Amino acid sequence: MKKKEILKKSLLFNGLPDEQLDALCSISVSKKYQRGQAVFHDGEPGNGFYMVASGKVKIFKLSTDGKEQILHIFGVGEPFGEVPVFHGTPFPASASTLAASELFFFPRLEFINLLKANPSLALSMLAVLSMRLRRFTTQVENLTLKEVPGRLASYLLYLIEEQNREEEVVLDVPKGQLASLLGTTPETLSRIFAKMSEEGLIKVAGKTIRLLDLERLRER
Amino acid sequence: MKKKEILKKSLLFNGLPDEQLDALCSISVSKKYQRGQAVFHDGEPGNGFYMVASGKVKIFKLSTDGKEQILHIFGVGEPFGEVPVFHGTPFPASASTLAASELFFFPRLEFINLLKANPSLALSMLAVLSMRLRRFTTQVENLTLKEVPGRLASYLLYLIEEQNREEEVVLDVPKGQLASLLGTTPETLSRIFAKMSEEGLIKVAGKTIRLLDLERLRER
DNA sequence: TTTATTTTTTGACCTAGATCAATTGAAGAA
DNA sequence: TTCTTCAATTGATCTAGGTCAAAAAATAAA
Repeated sequence: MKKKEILKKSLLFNGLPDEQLDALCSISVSKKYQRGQAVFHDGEPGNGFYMVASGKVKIFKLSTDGKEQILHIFGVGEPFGEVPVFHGTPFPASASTLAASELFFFPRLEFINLLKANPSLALSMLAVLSMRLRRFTTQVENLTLKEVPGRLASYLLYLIEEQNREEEVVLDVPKGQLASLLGTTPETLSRIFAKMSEEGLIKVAGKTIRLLDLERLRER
Repeated sequence: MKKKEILKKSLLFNGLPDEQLDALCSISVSKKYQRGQAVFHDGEPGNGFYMVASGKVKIFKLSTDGKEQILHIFGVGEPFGEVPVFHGTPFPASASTLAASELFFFPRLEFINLLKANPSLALSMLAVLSMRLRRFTTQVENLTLKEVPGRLASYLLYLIEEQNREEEVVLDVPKGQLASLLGTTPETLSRIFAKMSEEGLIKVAGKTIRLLDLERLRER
């Protein structure tokens, strides 16, 4: 697909006038990444942000003893890595691809110039960051106020929404990564999948999960 | 202190030209709150954001069974409650005062008009939201990759930085609230204070805490 | 000061879930 | 197909920290 098409479809740039899209096209650079490749590292300075053109990217924190917490997984059309652009500080987390991916890179200065000239672009960016804040809010809520089964339940319900499905979702990450996203271990997650299956809440078949009882999932 | 002075000192509005400060003054409204009063509730629609003029405000989530997780505590000059302004969705969390407070309220439409006319204001707001994202990042990191003693240690180190002290900090919240901020219970927090004292890491005297061994605190 | 109310601390106990270790299963390479 | 390798499951055990209950401090009110 053409670059302009992708930008146009993204939540961030959707609705912008044609000439602004062209400007965005011309300042951004496409980069290709293999599966599992690092995009940037926690603590590195950043001089621009990225948008997923194809593939999937995880943003994560590593503890000193090597444990990983995934903060978010970004798919096509989603921008990431903006913090250094607007706040000037280094990347607060690391990013690497979960699949072979193409990313668009928007250099800081050029983008800020566009922003200055186009208030509506600034407002879109504010909207994107606000949505991000909201997500963090619910992530903290899930991590601290719910136990693991509840977190899994909300993730499955989130997927069903995101994938516009009625009762079946397809995991977008290997189960090990899902554990890291939910703040638990693969072992625990596996047990919980088993228990929820026994209880008739879900039916697991590889990466496909059928949600049998939305009602009870919701009250987790 | 005069309103304009407070706005001028805030990180968000600091550095703006005089006439913009005047405009901000004229669109914002001052509201007074008693200690413990609710400012807004999780899920409510919002038609503007706030800035602390005096006092202190906590942003928090409540679980269905009444447990509280504090997301952040805002002091003088800090804006909060912006998500609905830029993303249009309801407040993602609740806010109430931790002390008698005065808040400035900035109505959505008027503020957005100012933004549109002043790119630098938009950039400041982007910087503020980016900083907020960074904070959430470290909060998730602390909650999931560190255990409670480690979280307390980073909070104390954060305070010593914030308060520009060498070795003594003053807790800005009652201990019960601190527990909720660190994602634990008052009982556990109390035990950890005791243990860290025994170990010679800190010396607790009411709300004043002397950090005896920054080195070892850091490696928690 | 004395009393009442809230906050903090301490003790005893319990559970969610992490860790360690071993097995099974699945997916890609030869 | 058969190896090889990595991911997922299952079992057994351990522990951080939550819960419940009571005592002790600290604050506020009278």
